[in-house]
Amino acid sequence: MRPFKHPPASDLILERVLYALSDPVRLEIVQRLAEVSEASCGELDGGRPKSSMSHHFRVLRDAGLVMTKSVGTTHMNSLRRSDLDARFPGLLDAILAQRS
Amino acid sequence: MRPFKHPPASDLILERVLYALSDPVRLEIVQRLAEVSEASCGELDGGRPKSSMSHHFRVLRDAGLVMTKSVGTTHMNSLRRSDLDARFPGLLDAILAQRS
DNA sequence: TCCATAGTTCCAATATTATCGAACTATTGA
DNA sequence: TCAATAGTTCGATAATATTGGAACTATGGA
Repeated sequence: MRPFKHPPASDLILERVLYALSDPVRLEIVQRLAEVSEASCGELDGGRPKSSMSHHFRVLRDAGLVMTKSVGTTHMNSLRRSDLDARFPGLLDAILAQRS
Repeated sequence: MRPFKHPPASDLILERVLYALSDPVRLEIVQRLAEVSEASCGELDGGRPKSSMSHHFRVLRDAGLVMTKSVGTTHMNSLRRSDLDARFPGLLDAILAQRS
């Protein structure tokens, strides 16, 4: 599988980031990734169809929130925390402080 | 004109707030309101049709970001900064720190 | 080589949103 | 009371998003 395209930190757009996080499914993915620091797609679906999850991961990747790399037959996702903290200081902290 | 419905601070929903801010027009409104602290709708349209602006103000109000009160024939809008800071500490600061 | 697993891509259906003109409402001032 | 101003509401249209099934791709293991 060809590697995914991840925008460089300097290209991150605030509106895009906020939009990506405005969906409950995606926000939960990000919250989980903040805890475990790395997880496969399968570990993060809530019994949801794979195609739906694939869509959400793509939105998160395109917004620059999540980094995905191939590891064997799975895709490992991680939060681009340092990039985000550098570009939008305090944003992720404020969002993750939210207890759902 | 009947007063607007504003959600209490305790009812604010993170996803809703993020969604409201993910639109460029609305984000700009919020950024401007952070500077001037109070402004009428007309002062904040960028030559955009009134009906469009009215829509955006409603989204901002419903999300709990903006407070609107009638003053004579105009509607004065202000950022619900203290409510937002109490509910989502640091969020608004992080977003407003962004220079567009 | 064959099969299972993990995700992606494609597609169509449904739903949500943005935009803006037109009609409407409320308030002020003449 | 009438006109002007400030916004809202309504309605239609176009754009964009979400969802999920089906087919496809890539990798690892038997």
